Amino acid sequence: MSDTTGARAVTLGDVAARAGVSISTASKALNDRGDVSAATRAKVRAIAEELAFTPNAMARGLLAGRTGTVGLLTSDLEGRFMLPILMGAEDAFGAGRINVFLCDARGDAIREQHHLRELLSRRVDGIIVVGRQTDARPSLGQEIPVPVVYAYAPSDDPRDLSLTPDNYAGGRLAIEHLLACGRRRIAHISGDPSYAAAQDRLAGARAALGEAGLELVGEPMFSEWTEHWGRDAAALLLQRHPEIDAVFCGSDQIARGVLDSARDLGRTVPDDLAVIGYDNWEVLATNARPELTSIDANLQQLGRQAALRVFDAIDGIDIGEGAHHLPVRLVIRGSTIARR
Amino acid sequence: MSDTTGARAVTLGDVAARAGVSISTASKALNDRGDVSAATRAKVRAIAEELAFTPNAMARGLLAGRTGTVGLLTSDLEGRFMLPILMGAEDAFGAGRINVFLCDARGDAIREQHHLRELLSRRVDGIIVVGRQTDARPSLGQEIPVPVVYAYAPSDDPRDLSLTPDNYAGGRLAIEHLLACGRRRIAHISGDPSYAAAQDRLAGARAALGEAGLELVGEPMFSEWTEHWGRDAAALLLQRHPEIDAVFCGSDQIARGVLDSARDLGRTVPDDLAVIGYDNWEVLATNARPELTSIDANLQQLGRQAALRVFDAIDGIDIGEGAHHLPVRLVIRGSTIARR
DNA sequence: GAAATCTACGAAAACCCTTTCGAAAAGGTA
DNA sequence: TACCTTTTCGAAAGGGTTTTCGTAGATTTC
Repeated sequence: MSDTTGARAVTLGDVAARAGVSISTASKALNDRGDVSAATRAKVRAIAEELAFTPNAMARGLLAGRTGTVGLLTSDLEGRFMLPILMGAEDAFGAGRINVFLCDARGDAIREQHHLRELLSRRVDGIIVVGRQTDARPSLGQEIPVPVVYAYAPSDDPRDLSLTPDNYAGGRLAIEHLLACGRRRIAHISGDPSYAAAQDRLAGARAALGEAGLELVGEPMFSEWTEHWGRDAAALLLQRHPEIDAVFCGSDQIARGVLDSARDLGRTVPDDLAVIGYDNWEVLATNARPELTSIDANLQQLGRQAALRVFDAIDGIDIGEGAHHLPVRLVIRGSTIARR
Repeated sequence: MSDTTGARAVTLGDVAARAGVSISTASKALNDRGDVSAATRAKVRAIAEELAFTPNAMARGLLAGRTGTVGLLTSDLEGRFMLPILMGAEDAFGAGRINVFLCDARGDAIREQHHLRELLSRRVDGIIVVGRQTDARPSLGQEIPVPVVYAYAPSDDPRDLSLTPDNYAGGRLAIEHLLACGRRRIAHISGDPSYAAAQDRLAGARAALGEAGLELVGEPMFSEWTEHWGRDAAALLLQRHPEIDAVFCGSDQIARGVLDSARDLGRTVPDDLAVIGYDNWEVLATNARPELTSIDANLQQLGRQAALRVFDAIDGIDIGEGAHHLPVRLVIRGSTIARR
């Protein structure tokens, strides 16, 4: 550990004294403000450098009324979706010289309230609330004195601004790709049907099929977002409906399970059976045999967008309201198109 | 979005004025300090509640000389290891009413310096530096005016305090478990040999084997930490050394690949071949066929410990120095012991 | 030489809170 | 009534910075 215990941090006053000028002159010299002679400026600069002076952001924020900080309030750090969103947001904020307070409510409403109070107490300039599912979540309310943007999980209050991936479009995209690959007998295996994500993707898929005058083969199969379920479901599906030529999976994990079962049952992918996943979880998708075509929700971009909205709001720009559905992206790999 | 634009945050002065008392009295009433009559206290409390007053943490910190914040400086948010460490640290700090600044250097030393300056400017009370590998990383230096703890990646300066998982013990643990399962002909497939983690685990494994009078079968195989490599390596290995009865894998991803190839080649796990992974990445381990025995580095615990050390240092307790190797844990699943 | 114009700097207020210390008011005792 | 004790409250300082405004000195202009 590094510690200069008891060593009070060096203040602007220290610099000024050492340079033989007043505090205000020192401040102006360091901030290129007001009238300071070049000689004085250089001298102050040199001393500040020598003493490793860093201005106290708190004192600064106290005056400015702005802290240059934002709160990132996550409902649950665990899980695959938080990290990219976090990265996108942190990246965008970092570029704007804003620091991020990370708060994890761990799925607990009480803890969320607690963290919210702390963030407000720290006078953050804005807040991003990141939920763990795309289902609507309770709004923090309209009484919050700073701008709030909801990411991934939209707020249930339409007056809030929410950014969430467009699962409906993702479902469409997946099916349209399978159709473009010449598939006509498509089944759907997904996860927990209580997730809005599951329902939205299914709805998008059905819409795309309907436009082509088709329907899903069999009923969509719901259970868990796991590889195990993907395996079990695929085994069942291929037994009941051996005629299918494609499976649209609700997640890459499920798709991995489907690939596994298909191989066990002697089906070759993609020739005999095309498989498309969802989430584009690279570790899973690129290590599958064959590599897995998937839908990418552009989560890092989503986090970035949320940050930019907060920026705008801080600058007094009206950022609008309502739930915005951000575009998703098809990533084509070998599980739907034979490798050249 | 929620925004009361232009609405200045309510200050203690506002509360005091509304309650008809002085600022100092209001402060004392809210903080249970000094002598305030019960009636006054109740009145101030009520008004504060009504106005949704939250004390300005900056102004408070300015006085106290402590901000109640720490910096979490990660070298790279991506990857599987950051999140649990983050969670552990955030959790421990949250319990201590400390807020966390999250900074992601994205593997860039310049950006790291930049973030470090910002953290110091914000007068954080301490810093945790989280690296992405267990290889030693450059120290931030001894000149930093707040305590620093290095997590996962140890500092290259022995005067710093570093907490890192005990990969050597992990290697031992894996082999000892395989030996306890009656295996004697054990091979090793790992990832990038330039990683200290790979070398340390191997060294631990060899030590445990040596104590049993055994050696690895064949040379340890190094390449990438991927499922693909696990598959390729296993195929090669089982062809060259069909006599092996166990494989110690450097990661769960590799182990998944090994399981895959073993199945393809008609080997049954665990009867015919035991497989043990590393990292205990639950999503991979519990969805494997059979489920994967693995070594868990207790990363959440590591993050937690790092936070506790920072706490101690803030409280003026000497937290010591040097690299501390934290214990790892064996998680037994079906890939080494047949299910009952 | 006096007045006007610049230039460079410093004093002080403001930001919001906590804490110390002194003062006033209320109550009790001789 | 005079004095003492206890209780309750407020004034003010302090923390580090930015910013406004005033002033002293230097320089120019007539």
